[in-house]
Amino acid sequence: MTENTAQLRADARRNREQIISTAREVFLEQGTHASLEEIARRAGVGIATLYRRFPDRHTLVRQVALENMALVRAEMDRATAEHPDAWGALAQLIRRMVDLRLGVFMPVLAQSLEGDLRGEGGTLKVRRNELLERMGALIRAAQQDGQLREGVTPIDIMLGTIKLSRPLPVIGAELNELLIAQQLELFLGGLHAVALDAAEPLDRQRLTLDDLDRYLKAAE
Amino acid sequence: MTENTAQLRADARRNREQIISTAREVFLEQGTHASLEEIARRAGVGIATLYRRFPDRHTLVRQVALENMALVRAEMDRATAEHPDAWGALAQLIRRMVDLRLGVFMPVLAQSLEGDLRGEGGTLKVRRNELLERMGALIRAAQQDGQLREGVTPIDIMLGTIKLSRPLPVIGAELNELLIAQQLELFLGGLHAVALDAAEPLDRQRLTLDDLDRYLKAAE
DNA sequence: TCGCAAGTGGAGGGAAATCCTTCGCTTTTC
DNA sequence: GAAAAGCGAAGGATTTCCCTCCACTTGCGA
Repeated sequence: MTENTAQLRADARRNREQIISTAREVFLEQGTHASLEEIARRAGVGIATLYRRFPDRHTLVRQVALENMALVRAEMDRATAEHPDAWGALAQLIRRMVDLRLGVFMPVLAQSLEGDLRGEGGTLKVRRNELLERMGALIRAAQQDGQLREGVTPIDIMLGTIKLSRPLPVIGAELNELLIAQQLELFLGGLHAVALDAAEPLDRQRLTLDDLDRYLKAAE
Repeated sequence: MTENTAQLRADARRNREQIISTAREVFLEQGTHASLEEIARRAGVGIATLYRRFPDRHTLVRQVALENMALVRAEMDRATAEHPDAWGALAQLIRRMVDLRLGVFMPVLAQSLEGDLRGEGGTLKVRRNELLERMGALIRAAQQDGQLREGVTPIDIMLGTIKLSRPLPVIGAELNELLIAQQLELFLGGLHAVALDAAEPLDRQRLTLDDLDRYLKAAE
């Protein structure tokens, strides 16, 4: 991002992206203390390749965080462009953020990313605050339209989104997808100020015990 | 539980309970692969004490799971006794289950607890199915009363509850409590078929960025 | 097509975490 | 107050993880 990633060889850039994308998932599952060797393994890359591109763990975390923020910013632009109403934009943004797996965002939110803030001009903190501020504006607008419940803050949304997208262990990817989809709808429904149609079923696939067992088997 | 825990010496029984209770939390945070030494440490107990009582990891997981099931069963009794209406009972049950930290329940749900099912007569599986069946009855009753949205299954509730109660890393216990409280209300609100009062704010403390930073500092 | 700079994967040493046992000391209980 | 029951800490074996070094491979400009 801030690096001269442009002048990398094609395969190198491909690997770099693969590592970041894998790291996003692993960090989401296990936190930023996850094993770097596992990240390399799952990215289909040698451990040396990871270290060459990201000299230490902190650098990797930071890059993932920066990329995440850029993605969120882009989704904000898209959402506000495509939806004239604030609630519509916010809802789409939340959906997209869940898709993006923003796990590493949490340390950023919490300012616990060492080495930033002090030194480096605090790029991450500045961008974090910009993001939260923009989301705050969206929230206020949606509330003035009477479309969003009162008492909701950007932190609520960010933490809620992260928690939502964090997969449960053991139960495999597909089942997690379904669960996330369901809880996302509940989350949005709970945030939306407009009364629910009481009789309306949740719009998603039903989960049964059989599903659970089947997915479990497929996952491992 | 199935053991002769009654004839343990008083201090031994105290330690045993302390271990199980700590294990419940640690398993919730880190999964059932968590370090046994950390569990002993956080339980304020020597590592040997843990091994004496639970010869291997699987035994410990199993005991925690059994105790969890017993607790859930008790809460079911209480909830149905205290609430004549099915929805009221279900809502209370969910609240209590979140308090109980049912993390280890997940492997049980998923039948991935080795050593049970095959051999041992499948105690865990039988009890699991009883529990899910009872919850299914509660769900059907609440739906017939028009109080619970259609399309909800016991698995939804169990997995949702587990996911809800699972703390996010980095942000400390207190902040997690607040987040859990908020999302619990959203979850229940989403499940409840009765139309929300649109203007009603979420009934909980607002989270601001300052809160986050403050709690973060306090947590470590 | 060829040559070389850029890139790669894996072996492996060292440090740390984890598992699990052994053993001398402490606490409960009768 | 003594015996039985329980305790924690030390430590050896094993695994995991971090990170570097180096011989091989690959993309790409000439």
